[in-house]
Amino acid sequence: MASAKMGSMSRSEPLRSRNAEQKATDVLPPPEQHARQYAAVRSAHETELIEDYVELIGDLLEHSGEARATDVAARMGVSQATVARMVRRLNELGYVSNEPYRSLFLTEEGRRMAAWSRERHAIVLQFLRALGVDDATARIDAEGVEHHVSEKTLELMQRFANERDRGT
Amino acid sequence: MASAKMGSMSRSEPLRSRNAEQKATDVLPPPEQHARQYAAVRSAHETELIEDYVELIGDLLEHSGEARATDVAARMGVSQATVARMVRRLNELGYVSNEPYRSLFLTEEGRRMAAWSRERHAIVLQFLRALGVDDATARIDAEGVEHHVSEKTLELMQRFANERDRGT
DNA sequence: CGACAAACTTAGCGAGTGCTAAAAAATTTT
DNA sequence: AAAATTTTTTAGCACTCGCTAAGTTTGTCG
Repeated sequence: MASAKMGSMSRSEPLRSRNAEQKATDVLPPPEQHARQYAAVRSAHETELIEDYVELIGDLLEHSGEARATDVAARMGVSQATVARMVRRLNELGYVSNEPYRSLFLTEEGRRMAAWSRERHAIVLQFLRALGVDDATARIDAEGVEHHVSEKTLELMQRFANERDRGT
Repeated sequence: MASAKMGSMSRSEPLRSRNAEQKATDVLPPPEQHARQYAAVRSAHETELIEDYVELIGDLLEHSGEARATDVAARMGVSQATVARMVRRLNELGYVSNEPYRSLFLTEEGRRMAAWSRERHAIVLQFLRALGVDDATARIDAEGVEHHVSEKTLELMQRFANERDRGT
């Protein structure tokens, strides 16, 4: 069932290699490269939730002028207690500045993160729709995908969406 | 910074709406829809690790005939103790059948999951490469992305990869 | 202004995933 | 076969993220 044994091989041979490369999962990567892939996913997971909270707080601030813990809880679909603990953590990490019983705000650092998350999110969403995915599905998928695309991929997605939008 | 205010708007108007839709994140979804999006991500997270383990065990079985806990640990980049506990859990969930101190095997259900994960993984990987992402990056991104794409998106990705491959 | 409702915080539980260290079983070497 | 090595398991710790329940603080309304 296994066939070729070609590690990475950059784009050069035009014809046969294309088809051969298709079944790329036929060969397992060397163990420690494999491990690095999973490590990357785990590491992405750690920041994922944080980014989601920061992004959401930023969105709320921008759209309604303030970000109350209640709203965050409602939109994240979690309890207020969970939000409270998370906010404390975001504060410790230097992303959120807040006073007890008051609206949440983002620090400089938090705003940077929010802006970047927001941009990334928008690109992925645009891209998915350009690909032909319906709005509702695109929104859900974007939420999950955005944290796992590298900048390289993101740039290609953006290019694709732009080309597609102006009808190339 | 904010501009238009148009909720979802299905695909109909051809020109202006396209550009207007670009800033789709300008409007927040209604709270409970928003919550559902995050819930979807959380729920994906729960199965993610499980799928990764099952997929990996399936790959090892296929490529080397057996799946030792040591190999799984090495490839996941995790301690053997972690694998042992995870295997017990996979067993309880009915995906893995194993006898103490012996190689791991997949149940019928486990094989189904592995096959599906494998296929999905392959599609995403192909797709990313068709998009122009280099091999190493594509592998990493695929690992993270595969768990978050709906079937609809997956199908569109596959179509795209196929078209691109035969030069459309 | 007092009372009620809403928002926020704190305390404590449960599940999941990572780790190290140490014991037990299996395998390989001598 | 005994010893050494490897593999697997178990035990116990840390951390994160859900939750509920119970208290505080704030804000509003009669």
